[in-house]
Amino acid sequence: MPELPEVEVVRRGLVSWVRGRTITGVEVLDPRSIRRHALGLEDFIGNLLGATVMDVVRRGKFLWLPLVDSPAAQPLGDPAGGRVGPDSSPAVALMAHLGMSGQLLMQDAAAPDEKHLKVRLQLSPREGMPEQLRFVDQRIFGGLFVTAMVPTDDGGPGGLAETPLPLIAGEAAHIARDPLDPAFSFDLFYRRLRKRKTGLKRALLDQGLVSGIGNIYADEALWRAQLHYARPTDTLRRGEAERVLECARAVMLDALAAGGTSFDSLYVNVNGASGYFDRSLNAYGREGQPCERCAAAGIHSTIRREQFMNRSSHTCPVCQPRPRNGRF
DNA sequence: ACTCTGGCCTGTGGGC
DNA sequence: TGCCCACAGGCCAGAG
Repeated sequence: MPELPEVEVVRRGLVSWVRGRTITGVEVLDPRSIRRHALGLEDFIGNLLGATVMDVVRRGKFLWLPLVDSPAAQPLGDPAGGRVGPDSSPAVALMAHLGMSGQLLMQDAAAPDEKHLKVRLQLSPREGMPEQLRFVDQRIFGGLFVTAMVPTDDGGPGGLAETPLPLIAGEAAHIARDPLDPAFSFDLFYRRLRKRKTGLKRALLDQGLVSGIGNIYADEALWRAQLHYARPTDTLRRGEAERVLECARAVMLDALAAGGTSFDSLYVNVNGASGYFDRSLNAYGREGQPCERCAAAGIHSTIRREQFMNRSSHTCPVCQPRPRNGRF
């Protein structure tokens, strides 16, 4: 179940394999994986064939490959009719979301099809590099589609990239910057957080407020910050908001350093190797096990699992007490 | 305008 | 052994 650090691992791995290569073949083995592409399968394939990948960019868990020089006519109704915008910037991008179980794998043509192979892209040959980029997805919560590149609303870069552009893939434009984005603004986040009338975890999971935080890292960040998931956002003090954001960032950086997290072997990075950060989790998946922070202080406490938002929430009842009257 | 629920998916595993 | 159901959860459409 890839979260932001895993997607960043994929981005970094992928860019050296695909940048500058041309898509010479597209095979869609399961059209359900192209479901968000409104103009249909033919348009999807036509937009990719002959296009050259310029970069691999990420914001939150959205990952996209800006494309140039496609011979396909009138992509997405763009009157320019081509891949290149007026300032020679990419006009469209191949967007990928890994969902719950998506993988992007570089493979040799001889490698047997994966059980849940959904899309196969053939790339122009390059010495010592696999010729296929494959999208594999068991649960089909993820998918691929082509989207237009649009200017960002703050003039900053669209996302993390080797060559940042003031453009963003249209389908990701509504997503807030993530905590690993150098252009992330804490002031903006805190201002919007205080206006919400909801619980802290729900806010952390809202990709429009801050992107890239999923259920696992939300639980970890809250545990590290010693805050309860139901804490009302409109009572959060600035220091508390800074703490939980900094903890989310720290969990992500730890996971990144470890090469990503893997829980059920569904997630592997672009080269096929699983991460191992799951051994370092303090809250998620540790129901009934001792809270390590309390244990270190000589206090006996066990991690509790509760249903919240149709998800599991893991907390320590001692060091993350449920808020009373909106505060501790 | 904001908040929140339901539904999309399939493989795994526990209960009977 | 085999059937059934709960569970995993990011994201969005649509209800409230």
